[in-house]
Amino acid sequence: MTTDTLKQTAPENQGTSLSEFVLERLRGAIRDRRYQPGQRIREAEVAQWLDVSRTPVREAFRRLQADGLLVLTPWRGAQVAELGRQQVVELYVMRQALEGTAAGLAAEHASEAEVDLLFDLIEQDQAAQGEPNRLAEINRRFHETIYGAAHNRYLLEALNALDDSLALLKSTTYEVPGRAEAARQEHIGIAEAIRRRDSEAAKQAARAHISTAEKARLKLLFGDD
Amino acid sequence: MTTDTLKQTAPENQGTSLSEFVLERLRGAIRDRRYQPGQRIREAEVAQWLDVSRTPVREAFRRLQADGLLVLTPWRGAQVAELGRQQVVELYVMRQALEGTAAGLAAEHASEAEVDLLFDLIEQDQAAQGEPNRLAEINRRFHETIYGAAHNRYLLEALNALDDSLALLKSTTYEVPGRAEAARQEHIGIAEAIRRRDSEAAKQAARAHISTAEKARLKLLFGDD
DNA sequence: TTGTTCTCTATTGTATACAATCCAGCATTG
DNA sequence: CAATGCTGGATTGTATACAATAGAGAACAA
Repeated sequence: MTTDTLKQTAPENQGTSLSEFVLERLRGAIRDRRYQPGQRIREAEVAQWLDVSRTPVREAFRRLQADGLLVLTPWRGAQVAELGRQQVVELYVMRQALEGTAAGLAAEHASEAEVDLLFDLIEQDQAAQGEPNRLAEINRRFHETIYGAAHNRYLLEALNALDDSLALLKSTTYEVPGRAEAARQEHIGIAEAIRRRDSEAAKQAARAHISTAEKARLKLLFGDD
Repeated sequence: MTTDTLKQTAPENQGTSLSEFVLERLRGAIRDRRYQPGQRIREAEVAQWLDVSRTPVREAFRRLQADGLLVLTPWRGAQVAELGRQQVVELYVMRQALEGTAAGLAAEHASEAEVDLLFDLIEQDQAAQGEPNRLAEINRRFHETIYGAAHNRYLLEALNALDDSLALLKSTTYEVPGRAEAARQEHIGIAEAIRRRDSEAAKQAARAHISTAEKARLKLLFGDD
């Protein structure tokens, strides 16, 4: 594939339609912060960019609204959702509950392969010292592996939506000094609890992990002490 | 208002647009089982029924898809989601986690008025013996009060979406003999834990409540023992 | 009968035309 | 100068026209 400007050249038309195509493109753009929180998104602009009509764009907007990534105001259009301090706190409360649940379920239901993957990722993480972007990517995969290992489609969906929402926040908590090492230790604790099938310990470890991530995030965003 | 056939007569155009109007109508119709699980819904049919064009209908479809109430297959259209046994189990796992979280948070954050409302509803429940529909309605309000008392918008949204999904299941667990009385006792336990601000007890009581509801549901749907 | 292929119709996907609304900027008035 | 009200253009909401596809049933062969 040459670049991401056109649509028909890419083989992503497989099995689906333009609405889905636009949806994924927009989701990616928001996740990568090419559209920033608070920014207004005009239908015509997206339509032109992706070389489609406004119809599929509008349909994608609706789904992104349902996921909480866009705020649609009647007659005024769409803007990327912006999270205030209170909303960030509420998001992390939610995430603590869901990640805890996922880790607990993973301890019960994870396959051997899934457990191995978790430890693989911890090693990769070790090797990616000082590369914030790679660290963030590996971190994402670690958590997604746990989501999958819980084997609950609703939980999986909810956690993915939550991660998308958190992508609205500027930067990553790995910018906090020492956060990367601390996170790795916490990951090890979670993975080991899952490996020994200790559901309660996995849940508590995951909750604690999210809690410290929240503290780092709040300090980063609002200078909390 | 005369009936629910037309759209402009009703004063629901306030502040919003046809898409939202169609969305709410469809959500209600699915919740009331006027559209049954598995049933196909044609765009033109809805458009004609609500006297709008297909455009707002399609946009409503997308949001209902995001909520998991509709399954949209490209080129084949929409049908009301159908839940298999495994999905029901997964839904209840999710619900146990979220209701537990909500009850725990309610114990921390509920206002006096909210606590009073919970006990009001328990009394109303007592008075509605043998009226399954009223019991179901009061039950719904009891749980929604807890959702609100948790004061977390994401949790609230997730629980409401979950309840919509559960509405896809046939009938109510109040049809199981003795379930109504048992549920009332469980509600009292939850409400009292919230009143004494015992977060952990509220959480456990709520989880147990959902767990017994799940057992009743599975017995009803699949004849589990 | 059973299975296979081929139309043809119903239905959805997409594009576009048109209506309704908002908002920035200017003019008018006090 | 400030405040208010109007006007034009930009943008979204809705309707409709057209294209693409799937699926049912007819026609036919074995």
